[in-house]
Amino acid sequence: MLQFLWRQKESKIDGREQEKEEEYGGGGQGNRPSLDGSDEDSMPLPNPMVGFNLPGYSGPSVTRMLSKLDTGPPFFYYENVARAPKGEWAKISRNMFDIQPEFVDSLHLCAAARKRGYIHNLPIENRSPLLPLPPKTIFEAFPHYKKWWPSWDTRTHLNCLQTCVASAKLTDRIQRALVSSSNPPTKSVQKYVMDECKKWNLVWVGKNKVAPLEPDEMEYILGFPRDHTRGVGKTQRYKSLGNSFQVDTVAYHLSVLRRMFPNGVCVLSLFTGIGGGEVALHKLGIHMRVVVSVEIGEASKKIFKSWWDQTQTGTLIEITDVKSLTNDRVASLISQFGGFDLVIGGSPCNNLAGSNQHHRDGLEGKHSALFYDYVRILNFVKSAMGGRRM
DNA sequence: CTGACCATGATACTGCTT
DNA sequence: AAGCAGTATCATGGTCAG
Repeated sequence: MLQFLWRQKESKIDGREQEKEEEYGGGGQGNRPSLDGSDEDSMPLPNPMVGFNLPGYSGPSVTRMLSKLDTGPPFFYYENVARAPKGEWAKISRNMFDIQPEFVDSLHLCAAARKRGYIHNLPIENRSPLLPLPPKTIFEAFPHYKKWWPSWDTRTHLNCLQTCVASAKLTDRIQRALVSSSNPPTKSVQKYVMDECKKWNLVWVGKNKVAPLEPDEMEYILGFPRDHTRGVGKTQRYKSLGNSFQVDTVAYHLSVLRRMFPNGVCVLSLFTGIGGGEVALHKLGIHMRVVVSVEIGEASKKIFKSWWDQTQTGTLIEITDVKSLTNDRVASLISQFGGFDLVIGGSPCNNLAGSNQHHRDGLEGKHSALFYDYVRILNFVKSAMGGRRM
């Protein structure tokens, strides 16, 4: 069985020294519950949520060893929301060779929070970030908002960019509350306004006037090229951006591929969305010889195809439904292209995400259960490529 | 207790065709 | 005017971790 052990050496985070030593899964069985069995499947989220390491800090803060069985080919990179219901990440990990997820909050790399878990078998040494580094605070990203930003709004980072934005009625209510209040507003008005601003990620765009981010501002924060999602309806833009990767974060993890694949990569991209992974590879200067992209959303497909045609020269194969990517079809793609170097994607989070009030039924939920297709396909690719070496 | 969160479903609206 | 389809807008709260 695979073991793995990673150790947090002393690392400098936010200027202060941390000394921690942690062991996960020592003893050869991944994540065991505690001995009395009461603590089933607990997988605590790290605080601060900095993953195995971050750009700008010297040396890896964590070393890990993967079993030979779990190293590529292919490399794979899986993503989902960090704050899934209890036990779900343990379940995900069990289905992915018991590899420990790397939990990262993208607020350490950009101006908005994005707490995500990544399970991958990439090396974690010698990563390099995309340059230039993205703006790290709200004011660095949007200096012009300083003008209207009240001193009692102490936010430096936005919360997670989601798929829905605040209504005009809500921002009106906030404006009315502020206009009819003293200056500065009373504590209770301040609290009301701040609660809504944090909940809806509002920014100050005028006197007493807050508004949600525009889609192009989200593109900017998330590391996409300007107008990447332009050409579909505004709601669709919000939706697809809310569902996407933070490009700099993913690129940092994928950066180790550059030296390993100087002639480019052949990618199997599951749940491609608007192509966050591909944009990351492109920005890293990693040529994509082939991308087999699986994506069901019409708007996302349109956005991704348009970006591909503008920027790429490799082969793009588009598949709509992951269910139609049968093992036979994967086998034929593998023989056609000589195997995949990277399998990448984040499966639907709908039934895991905290913001889903209605159907947060975990991995077995209607949409999130597609995770098991990711597992099926990954396992098939692994076995079909077994024995192959780069 | 506080506060964050890759959302969903009902309804209103818009543009278009008969 | 009525029907249709696609899109936009709005209100809605529970689970989780700290």
